[in-house]
Amino acid sequence: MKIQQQEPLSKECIQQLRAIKDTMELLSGKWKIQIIGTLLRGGTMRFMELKRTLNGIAPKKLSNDLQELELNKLITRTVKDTKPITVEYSLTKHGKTLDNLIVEIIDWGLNHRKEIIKE
Amino acid sequence: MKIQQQEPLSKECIQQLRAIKDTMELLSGKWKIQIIGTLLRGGTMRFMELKRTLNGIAPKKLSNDLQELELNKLITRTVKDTKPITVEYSLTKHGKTLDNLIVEIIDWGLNHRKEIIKE
DNA sequence: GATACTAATTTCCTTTAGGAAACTATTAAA
DNA sequence: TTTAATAGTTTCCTAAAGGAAATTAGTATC
Repeated sequence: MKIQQQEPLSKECIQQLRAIKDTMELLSGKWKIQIIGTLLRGGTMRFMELKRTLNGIAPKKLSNDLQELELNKLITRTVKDTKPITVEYSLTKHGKTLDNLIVEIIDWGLNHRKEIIKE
Repeated sequence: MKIQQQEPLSKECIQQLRAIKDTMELLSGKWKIQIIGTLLRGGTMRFMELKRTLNGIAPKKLSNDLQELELNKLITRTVKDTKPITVEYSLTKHGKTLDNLIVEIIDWGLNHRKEIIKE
């Protein structure tokens, strides 16, 4: 019987798997990419503006996702001294670097749909 | 008071949101990208080879994910008439088109980690 | 004084993802 | 005949994601 050796993964490979995990944890879920995409297109936006544009999101979810994106330095949150108070969200420079990736995700998805439907 | 009008999303925008959803549903989860990445690097592989390489995956999960990837025409499944039977999995031409996207996901993740750690 | 706007938070609930362990069925080697 | 390999399936369980509705709290308009 041939004993199957499990050769340990290279350091580089482990780093790459971690990079995939990092990216996917940030982008997974129903709303995160939509929030980023909306801010990419709309620039600076308020909480209620985002809520209206992201048709159907629950305020709890929007609040949670925004906090998580802020923690990861993808967006900034600014409280304005207006009455009633308004809070402005916009992408950081780092957040804007997701643009290319999102475009690739869209392109692949469009092509995939053609591929699945055709035969 | 200003009534906020909810202008309906353009047809193009709806298509793009659907494309994001399509791609992310395929790639989300703990194992799918790892399975695709493994097959990109390893070429044709058997069930147990995949299971051993994807250190820690439960056979149920591997089986389920492979079925889903096959349904979406990203991989092919071939039963070999050996004793005991072996089943070979490999990426389709369409499945291989995920290469660029995965590379982008890795690159962004590597850069993101630098960005978060630095300050 | 009642209602509505701002931006959330809290509570409760359902659905989905995924892991652990046992089991099926066939074949071959010790 | 016991053990181990092939490729799964089945059952049971926990944790996480996410939705619905109510609540908070300050301000402003009717």
